[in-house]
Amino acid sequence: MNETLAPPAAALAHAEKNFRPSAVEAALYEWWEHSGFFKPRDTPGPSFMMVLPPPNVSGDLHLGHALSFGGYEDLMARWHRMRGDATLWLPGSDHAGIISQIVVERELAKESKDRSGLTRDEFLAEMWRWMDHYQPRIYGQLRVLGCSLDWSRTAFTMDPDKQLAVRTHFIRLHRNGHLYRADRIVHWCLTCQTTYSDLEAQHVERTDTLWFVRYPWADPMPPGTPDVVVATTRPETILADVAVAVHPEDERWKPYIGRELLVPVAERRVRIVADAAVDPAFGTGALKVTPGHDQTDFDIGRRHGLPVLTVIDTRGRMTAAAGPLAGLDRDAGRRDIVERLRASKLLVKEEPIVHAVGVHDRCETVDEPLVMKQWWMKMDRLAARAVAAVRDGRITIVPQKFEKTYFHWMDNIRDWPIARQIWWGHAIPAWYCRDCDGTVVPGEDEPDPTICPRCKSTDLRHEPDVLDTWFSSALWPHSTLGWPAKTADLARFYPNTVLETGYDIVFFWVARMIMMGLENTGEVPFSTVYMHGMVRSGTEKMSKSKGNVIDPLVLVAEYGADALRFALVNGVSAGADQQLSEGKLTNARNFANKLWHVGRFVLRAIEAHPAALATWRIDRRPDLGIGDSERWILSRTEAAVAEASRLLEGYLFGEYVAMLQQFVWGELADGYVELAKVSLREGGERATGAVRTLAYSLDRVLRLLHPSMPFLTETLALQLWRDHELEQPTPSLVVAPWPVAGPRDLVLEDRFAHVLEVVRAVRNLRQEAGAPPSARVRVLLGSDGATGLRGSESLIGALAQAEVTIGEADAPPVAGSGAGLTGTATVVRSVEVRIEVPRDEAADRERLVRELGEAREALAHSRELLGRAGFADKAPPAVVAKETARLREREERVRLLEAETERRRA
RNA sequence: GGGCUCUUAGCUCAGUUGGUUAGAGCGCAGCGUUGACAUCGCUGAGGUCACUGGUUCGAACCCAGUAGAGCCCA
Repeated sequence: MNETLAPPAAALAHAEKNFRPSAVEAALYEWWEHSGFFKPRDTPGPSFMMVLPPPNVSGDLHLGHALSFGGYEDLMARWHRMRGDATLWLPGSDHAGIISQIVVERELAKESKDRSGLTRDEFLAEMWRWMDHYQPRIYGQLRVLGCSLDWSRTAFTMDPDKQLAVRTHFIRLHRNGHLYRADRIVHWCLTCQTTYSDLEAQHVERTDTLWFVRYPWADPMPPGTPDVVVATTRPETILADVAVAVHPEDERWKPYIGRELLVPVAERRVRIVADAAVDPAFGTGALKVTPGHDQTDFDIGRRHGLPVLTVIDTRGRMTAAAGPLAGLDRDAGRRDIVERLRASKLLVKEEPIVHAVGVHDRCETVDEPLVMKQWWMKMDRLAARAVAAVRDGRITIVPQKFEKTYFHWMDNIRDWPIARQIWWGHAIPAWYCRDCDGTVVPGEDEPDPTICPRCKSTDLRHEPDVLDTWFSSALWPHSTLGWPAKTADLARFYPNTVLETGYDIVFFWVARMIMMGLENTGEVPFSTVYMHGMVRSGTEKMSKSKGNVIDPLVLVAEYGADALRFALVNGVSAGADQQLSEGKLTNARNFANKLWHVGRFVLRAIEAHPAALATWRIDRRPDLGIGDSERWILSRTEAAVAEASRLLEGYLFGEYVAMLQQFVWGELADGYVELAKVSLREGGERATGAVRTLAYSLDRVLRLLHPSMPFLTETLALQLWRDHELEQPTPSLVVAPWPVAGPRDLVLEDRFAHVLEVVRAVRNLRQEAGAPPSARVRVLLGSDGATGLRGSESLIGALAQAEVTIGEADAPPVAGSGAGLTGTATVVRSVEVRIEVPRDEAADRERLVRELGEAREALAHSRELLGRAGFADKAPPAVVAKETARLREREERVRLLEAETERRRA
């Protein structure tokens, strides 16, 4: 930490009437970063480690990133740092194979370049050139959001050491029998020219045509034999049919299992097979089996030992095996075969069908399932261990409901195709011998092989495919710390503490990190997973293709980073989707400004009473020489400290933020600041106490809010602390100690709540009577309950602009106050509040009758509850005592209201 | 088809161990600007917590079912 750096003058000098984020944000961030505040402290003790979910290097940050990084992760990082944990929040970015390659190819097209015109090495050089362009942009955006990342440890998934990690990981997985290479059906993207996994396949509803095609019997059949009619949406694949399947229990077809049919157009004999995967209710209950072009059919084919025929190639053209259709593209092939079927009278009927079609989530091209030799990861053993880690509590998922999603997917997990037929990505450490057809995977410390260990041939071919991006990001919690090397960081920060991310990548990323973390290190990668919801625009998820994305940087410019961060988290519960509205952002900005004005008030109070802090330290809680108002806000401040810590520990970030807004605005600003004005006016010891209380409360609040609103709080803290010493000196709020809750005075808090209720009642009565706000009125508080308010008369008076007297119990309050001067009254708890204003008899009576009605209803409620059989026996004593006290108060309130009403009648 | 979740004020949403007269922001109504603040203050109106039944002394909260909405996986 370099403590010689002075805080930025821009923040110290910022004194505008309204807080202007753009005046301080950049300067503060630069100061924080260059002072080394974001690096983990070296002192021993608990650590907090979290990786930044690496954003795709080829795209700008969107609002979801702002929520994730600026909303939750920085909040956690800053809070833990202030708590004194050695905090490491590790930044990085993801090479994002397919999507980056698409983006860069698009950029190259602008320069009239084309991947096919470049060698692989030349193209990769272009990719790196673009990475150098995109990366700083992303990292700059993270700084704008205020993210307190340790930039000295920045990681990129394609860094040389990450490539070593991936290679080592592959080799070990292979050695341990988790990898295999086999012909399997895969999702193939005709646009991207690569395979993709089930997770990258999205299903979209579409209206297509369902064709019903008759498959003639291959042999003469007895009269009465039904026609076999097959329903299909892909007639062009008929040419690759190798069987027709029926459900084994389907009575219609049971007698014909094993008989043979002729595939239309191809004229090939195929057998009827029985398979439970067939849905007897779909179409006629007879399914064409095309293992070369359909996942379900592929599985059926394997169960029955059927061959695989392929009639469509990787470019979507009909192959030579398609006979008369060869050379057509798949759509033309479809039209062509439909015509042929129609001509040969085998097309029975066609009807529209709405069904789900698989598309590639990166480009929305319709899936073309193909059979290819691929590298696969066996998931069963890996998944079982990952499930156990959550079941036995080594990993906690917040909110817990996502455990179910996780278990459900893990229990039904399928093998993962890990290779992608693109150029940008991690090389697969596998070689194939052209002579003996063997596969060579070197040992983890061995160089790339040059000789086939089996036949000694030197004619080896390196696997041209690269690994799926998620294969490398699955290693992120340990690869960023140096694994497979045994580094000090790995020892200190692994397992990570928290993994924060959106629930939409629980399978893509979280589940795989858990599996791979356990596999590579024997330990879970992190102990807690916190999942946030999606930021939606209306009910829709924001996406570039829908054109409804909002640029967070535009919002930062408009509202400030603090307000954006605050708005994104305020009142949102874990895992819940939200709509970010302009209203929420405005509210957050207004709140920031509110705190700014409280800060200004405190700073001016300090200026006006320089002696108050001359021998005092701001972060020391005042105790002697202070009034009840001060004791009250101090007690409430301690409550906020305790509550903030509790909520943060429980990952209740939305409530934490909302609670502080309530406290700062509702109690500190609207409550105590008004009370402090009274104390300050009194001068002397009271004023000194008020200044110290203001300073202390502000100091606490700035610390509590710093995790969510770093720029504003730091600006105020620098100004508050300037020229003053702290008990625990700190150069910045970033590394200032998190407050520890002090003692509270609950009796006083309750009395103050009562005082504020009376104030509200007086204000209400005044307003109802039409008394001008500037006019002082006389107020009389009567009945037994009012004795508890003795000593607070001047306080109530100051807040309600009134002369307050506490009267004798049950004395007719306005008697003797002068001819014509009667009052208007109400009852708060068990205190009669009477205000001396020209009254409106009718309105008064109407209100009293209404209040009496409400009071009687509440009383009846209490009586019913306490009179209920079993309540006194079974409810906890504390609840019974509370209800009893409430009953007393309600009885008294009804009595007083009745008396007042009676008086009016007279 | 399988699984998960939601339904609370006009709108957007909180409400973690079941215990007041169910809260917030925005919006709405009325009043109010020379001293922290109009990016504001004060006051108020507004909800049978989707519906039905059950458990319980007590249910927005737990259980079952119904209706509607959504998400994920196939």
